[in-house]
Amino acid sequence: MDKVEIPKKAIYRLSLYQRCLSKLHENGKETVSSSALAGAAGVKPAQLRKDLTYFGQFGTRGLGYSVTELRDAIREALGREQLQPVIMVGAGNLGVALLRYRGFEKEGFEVVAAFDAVPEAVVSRGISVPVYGQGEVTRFIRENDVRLAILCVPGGVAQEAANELVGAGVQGILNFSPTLLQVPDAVTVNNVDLALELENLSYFVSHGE
Amino acid sequence: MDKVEIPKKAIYRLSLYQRCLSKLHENGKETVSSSALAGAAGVKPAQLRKDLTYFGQFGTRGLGYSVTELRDAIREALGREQLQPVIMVGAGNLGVALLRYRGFEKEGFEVVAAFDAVPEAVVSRGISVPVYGQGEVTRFIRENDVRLAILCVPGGVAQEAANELVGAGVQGILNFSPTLLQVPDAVTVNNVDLALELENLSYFVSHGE
DNA sequence: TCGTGTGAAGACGTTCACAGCT
DNA sequence: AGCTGTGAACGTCTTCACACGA
Repeated sequence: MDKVEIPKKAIYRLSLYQRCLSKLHENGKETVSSSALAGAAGVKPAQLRKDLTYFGQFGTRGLGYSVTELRDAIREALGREQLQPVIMVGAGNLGVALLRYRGFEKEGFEVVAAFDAVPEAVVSRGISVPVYGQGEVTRFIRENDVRLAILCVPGGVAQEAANELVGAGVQGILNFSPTLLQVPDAVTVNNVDLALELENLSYFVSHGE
Repeated sequence: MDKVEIPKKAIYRLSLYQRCLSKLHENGKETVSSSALAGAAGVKPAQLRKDLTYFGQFGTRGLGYSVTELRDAIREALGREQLQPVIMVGAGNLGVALLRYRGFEKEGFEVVAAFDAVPEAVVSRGISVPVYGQGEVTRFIRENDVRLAILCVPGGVAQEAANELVGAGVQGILNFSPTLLQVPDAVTVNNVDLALELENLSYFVSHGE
């Protein structure tokens, strides 16, 4: 639908910029130059400016950017204006861990429910969100208009679980299982493969001088 | 040192291929074609073949690749021939979660110890690896020749912790804190930013048709 | 004939360098 | 004068297409 395709990496960086802008705002800064913001985000100034042009013009030549304006503009561009409900599918070790880790909430997401094949085993683990049986996923997604899911089930059942999510209307899956998920084009999958990241590190450790 | 630079992404894919090869091996397959293996890994055949050429020639024209030979060749290329010791730095919710989650061990890594500012609070959490105070990190790294660390401390102290790791000789850091780590060129940092991944998904969910 | 290995072409993303606003 | 916005140049990675060996 877009005339000019926006690089996927640019979207990642936009989130990063937003985080930096929030920090600047907390520190009382009102304006910031592309080079200052880029420095904070670990990118080159030209890249930051280019990334922003994909969404519009936000700066004032000779001056820089208004911290709050740019932050809000990026928030809008990312579609993060209202709180997004997220569900956790699979509440084993990793799933429960992520539920306890509140990193998501800090950035404006609310994990509203968790699902597991054996919910009874999870309840006792001191989590604050309700835990339901796997069979209730579809109903819950439909009733609560959930579009984002975090998938933490074992690799063997990941595809099956993903099918269920997609069928119920989920449009984005954050996949922690080491499985290549097959989903329709309209659904986005972001894979976080922890073992792969470690293996990758291992290569650079062995081959660095 | 290399004449031809190997794309960082190719290294990631190599780990992926290796995982697929292990699965094929379990299923009793002895040979595999580039298109079959590429399909399993979710890439195009030409890309797989190109990736392999960075490290040598492993196939037989007209036939394909020997599953075990290719697997071993990739393992060697990745420097994964012997078990790598890894330490966990920061044993809060996320750190403990990752310790419980045995995904790393499955791929041949051994988490040998964990470190936390308040180790006493962690011991009770039913983890099998020893937990030491943060002050012992340097000694441990030196004595055990540790080169890989998983960093799960809060963002505010991440840089400080990283400095300590690097100073003691760590060469690769898997960083889960939402902080841009400043390290020497010889050290590799892989960032896993969970909130960023969710935000990224959010964009595609809002903008998909 | 089949499937690998690979130079060449193409697509994509980044960086430069400067025009143009304030 | 200062800093953004951006076309053009550059570099990197991916894909093509075909030569070559089994």
